[in-house]
Amino acid sequence: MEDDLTALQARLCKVLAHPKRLRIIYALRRGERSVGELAKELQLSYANLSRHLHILLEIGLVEARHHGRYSYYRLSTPQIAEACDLVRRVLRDRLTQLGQLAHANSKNHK
Amino acid sequence: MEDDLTALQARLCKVLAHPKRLRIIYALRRGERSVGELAKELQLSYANLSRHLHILLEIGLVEARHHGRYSYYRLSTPQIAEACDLVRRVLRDRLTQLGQLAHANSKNHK
DNA sequence: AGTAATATTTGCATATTTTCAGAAATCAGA
DNA sequence: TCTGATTTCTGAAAATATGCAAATATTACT
Repeated sequence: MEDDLTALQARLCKVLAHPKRLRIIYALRRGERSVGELAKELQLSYANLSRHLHILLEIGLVEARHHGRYSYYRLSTPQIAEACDLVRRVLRDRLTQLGQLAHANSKNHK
Repeated sequence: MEDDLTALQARLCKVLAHPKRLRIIYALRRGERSVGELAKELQLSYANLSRHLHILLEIGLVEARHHGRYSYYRLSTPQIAEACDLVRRVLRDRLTQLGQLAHANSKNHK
């Protein structure tokens, strides 16, 4: 039971473990988009983007709405994006720390 | 620059995207452990566990301390574990909702 | 209606990555 | 040197990512 949850969590992380999909998520955060709009915004081919959207859809991270020949996608679980932000903040801090270290070192070595 | 961050975030998610590694993280959350202790606790082979610990080490999620012939590992970034919890909570909620739906359906169909 | 044009998805082939088991290599201590 | 703890290597199976072409689906045009 608890193991199922862990397996599911791992699957979700795997879905998040791709730069393009992360960019898709962050883009959708600013509102619903059609595939074409996303393709232009993120500079991805339709085929590739469509595949990634399907993967996000499968795990339930996004939802789709079809209207005419357009498909619109939106985030279904904003909380996951918040978790992403948490991670992102940690990484950003870590990077700036490293940057400051490098800066300090370059001063010492000059 | 922002893209580097996204790439890094994806790499981190990839590291988290494995049930065994998640279980390792949750175990270490309860305190530092030697490889042997972890192996017993999580029922993993030394070789496999060592590999996963190395992966976690590489990305900086855990830190190691060597004493005699033992290696002790501990979480280096508790905040990441918190992000994991956030995700986990969302999934747990989703699962119980599905469970209740299934339950309601079975009532309707009987 | 029939045809062209547009938006999106899917099939196929290929290259790359990940996981894991078992064997071998290290390394520290008795 | 012998033993126990841990790590690394090797090779094979499975999963992923992606480009291109083809298939769908829906609207627009004549």
